[in-house]
Amino acid sequence: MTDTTAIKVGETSRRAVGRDGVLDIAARLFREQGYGSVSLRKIAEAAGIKAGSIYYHFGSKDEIVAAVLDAGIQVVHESMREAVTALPSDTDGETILRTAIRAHLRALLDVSDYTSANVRIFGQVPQPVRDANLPTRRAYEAEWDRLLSRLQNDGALKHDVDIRQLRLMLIGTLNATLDWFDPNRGSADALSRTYADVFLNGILERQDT
Amino acid sequence: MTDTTAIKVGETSRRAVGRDGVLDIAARLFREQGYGSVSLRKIAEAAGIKAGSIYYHFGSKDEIVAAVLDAGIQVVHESMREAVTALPSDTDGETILRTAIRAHLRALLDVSDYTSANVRIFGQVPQPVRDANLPTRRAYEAEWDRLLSRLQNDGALKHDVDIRQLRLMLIGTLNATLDWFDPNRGSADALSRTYADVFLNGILERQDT
DNA sequence: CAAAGTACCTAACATATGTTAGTTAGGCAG
DNA sequence: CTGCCTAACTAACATATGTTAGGTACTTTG
Repeated sequence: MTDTTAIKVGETSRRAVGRDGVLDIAARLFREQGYGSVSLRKIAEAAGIKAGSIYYHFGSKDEIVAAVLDAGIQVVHESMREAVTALPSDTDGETILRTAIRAHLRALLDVSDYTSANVRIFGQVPQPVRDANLPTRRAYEAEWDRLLSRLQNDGALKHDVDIRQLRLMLIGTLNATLDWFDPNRGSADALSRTYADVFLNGILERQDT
Repeated sequence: MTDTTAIKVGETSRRAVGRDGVLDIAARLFREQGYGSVSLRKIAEAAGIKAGSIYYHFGSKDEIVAAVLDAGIQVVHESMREAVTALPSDTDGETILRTAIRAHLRALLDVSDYTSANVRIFGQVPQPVRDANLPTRRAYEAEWDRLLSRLQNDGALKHDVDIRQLRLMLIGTLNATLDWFDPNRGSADALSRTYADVFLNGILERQDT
């Protein structure tokens, strides 16, 4: 539980939102409206506090954004790693890749405002903030590269595909979903199956059927 | 040629940039820095004029952005349509799709600041501006849907792939390239080949080889 | 050559924004 | 009860930004 101490002001009793509360709201607003449209006053209003109060928890707006960005990658990174680790050790390559794709898409579309906010606003934040997020990103990318390389060495993937290129294409495709996905029209799981089908087998009609 | 009338101010003679010149520079800045970071004063400075002068050509900042967005789609739309139309009438489905992919990627990465600016900033602009760009977008999307449907009806593509879904996935994948592509590390054409290979045949090692 | 038009400039205004300084109030350890 | 910590609040400042009004200079047209 977050340590939310109750505070009485005047007659009504307010609940302290605290650092985590502010961060949650910031992540949601960033995901919904992008970086530039979300001012500290908007975040404060949504959190039920005043703009200046944010500076009790954070040193600057950039610090908030940086925290959101880092958390966003960490969530999807752990989701993906745990989903793959939880598989039986004799799982075939195709299933492993499908599992990783599904985990990434779930974090992005279902689970985390932080992950979706990261994907949405990374290209909009000032460069110092972007740079600060890079190490965390690289760690997640390395996780994918290890996974894909393992599958390729095991003979599951074609040997002539470039791992880095494939990873960029994969994550790029998954993340692009955020621009159009409507939870009322489909589920992350169904979509991840479609994606995996295309990536694994292609869309070309085969002669050998 | 653009109708650039020469203007003498003081001793040095300046070249009038005009509406098109301002638009070109705006597109480039939007592509490089995103929507929020590009002020009218930045555009003006890059164009060699003063901020207020922009209002001789445009009624508002939104009008500039809207013009950039529309032009961006129109360029890639015409590129793609013409590239496909230029093919011999007996061209096979695979080649047609490869051609369309290459045309889109060229417009995005090589040719047009307008197209890349559109992809980059569409998610950042105020909603009225986004809405104004929607008809142009829908026309381009319809072009893709027609193309893909034709290929599917001709038996080139699997019958169980949803055209809308495939189009979203395809364009999403291509556009995501903008986030990481480095022209010094690869060409749009080479990349379009890689993309097409994956989309057409998948990455799974086949048993029948 | 005068008039009209084009493409700019200067200066200012209102607003929004990130940020800071100083203040207030409840909870709790001594 | 006192004093400290936490978590807020109020008010203000400097800056950046979109925008407007009125003026200037060069070009083209009648």
